[in-house]
Amino acid sequence: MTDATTRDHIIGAADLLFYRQGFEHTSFANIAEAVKISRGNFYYHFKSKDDILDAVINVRLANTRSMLKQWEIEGDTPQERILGFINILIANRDDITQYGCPVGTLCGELAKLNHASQSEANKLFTLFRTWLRRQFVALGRKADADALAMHLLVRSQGVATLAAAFRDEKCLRQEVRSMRDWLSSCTNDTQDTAGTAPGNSPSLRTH
Amino acid sequence: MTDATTRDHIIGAADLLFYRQGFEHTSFANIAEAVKISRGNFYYHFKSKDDILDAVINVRLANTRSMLKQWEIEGDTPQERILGFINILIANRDDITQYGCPVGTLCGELAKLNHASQSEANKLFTLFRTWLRRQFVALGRKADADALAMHLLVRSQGVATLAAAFRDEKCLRQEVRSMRDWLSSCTNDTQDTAGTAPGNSPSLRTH
DNA sequence: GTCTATACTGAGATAGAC
DNA sequence: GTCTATCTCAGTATAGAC
Repeated sequence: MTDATTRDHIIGAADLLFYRQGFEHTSFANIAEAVKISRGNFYYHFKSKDDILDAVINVRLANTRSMLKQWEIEGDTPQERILGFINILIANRDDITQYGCPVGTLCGELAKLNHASQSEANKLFTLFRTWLRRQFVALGRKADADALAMHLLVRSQGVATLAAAFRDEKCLRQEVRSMRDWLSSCTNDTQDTAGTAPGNSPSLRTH
Repeated sequence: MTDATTRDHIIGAADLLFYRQGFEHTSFANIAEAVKISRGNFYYHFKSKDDILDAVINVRLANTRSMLKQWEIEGDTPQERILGFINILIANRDDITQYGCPVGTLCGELAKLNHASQSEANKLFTLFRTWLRRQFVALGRKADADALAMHLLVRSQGVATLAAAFRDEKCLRQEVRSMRDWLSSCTNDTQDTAGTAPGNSPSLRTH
């Protein structure tokens, strides 16, 4: 009970700090101050810093899964559900313009550290990718569903990186508008499964 | 002379290591080993690690400027020049799928560290942004030139992030193809400066 | 101009009292 | 379950010999 909540507090504080400061740059002292416990006390709950990271990733995975489930329920059509994905960029604009995307920045950092938990963190990306792919399949774009899903991920990652660098909410909103337009044009396309035509742009047309 | 080359060696090694391992994660010991000099010897050339970072950023800025100049010379048309930009993703695909974009990952890390050199590093982005904007203006897209430039930056940043996370060259190539198609459709557009029409997508149409 | 030796700091981690 | 004290180690930085 008390154990569970303290543990949860640690995970929560670590989650936030890893996002804002990065994993490596966050020390036990930082987390301790946030949770108001002593440094030595960590090791009752976690046996290393990497252990905390794993716990944080697991919490993020669980949260992401339930968020995707929620969108599935709330959106009546695949378009609406994908729109739900696009809209998180706006909903989280303040955090994103300051700290970037929590998924992208974590995966990026772990890649440079060559950290053992890289593949776990990447599952966050895979969750979105798989979910989006499913929506595009439902949209009748079975042949290029994965490419379309990746395209949306690419744009959300890219805009998060640049909005954070320039601390600019405007460019974020601009790209989101463009993404919405793109989604509409995807929907209206009668291109469906014929998208596997040869050539430079086999399936993922930007129009 | 000897001073200049030793200094340059340090900067070169630091540049590479900052890219591959990240700035914070790279220690003097790492650089010292690469350059084959003793650790204490750094402080003859630089008075701190931050000083090395500044030197690295300056070198990158200079390299970027001369690269952009080169593209300006080599490309006969704005399209060809922009294509030059897109093609670096392919030319550097091995590095990108391993370590991401050198500009994006550095700016991202410095943002989390809240580092004093953030704004210097961001100038790298601005160089590309301004250069691309100029090309789009030359393409007759004066009204939405900046949005188009940002769109290309967004996509290159995003694909670098995802290609690095998934260690997947295929998705990189796929998005690059799509970017080339998008560029062609930009070129063929007769939309020109009338792009400021109202609505959700004032100027940056994805088709 | 390059080296060695060393001081100083902060981080992760452990032991053991309460 | 939480604390304090302490250890080890790596990283930054300095001093001074050569």
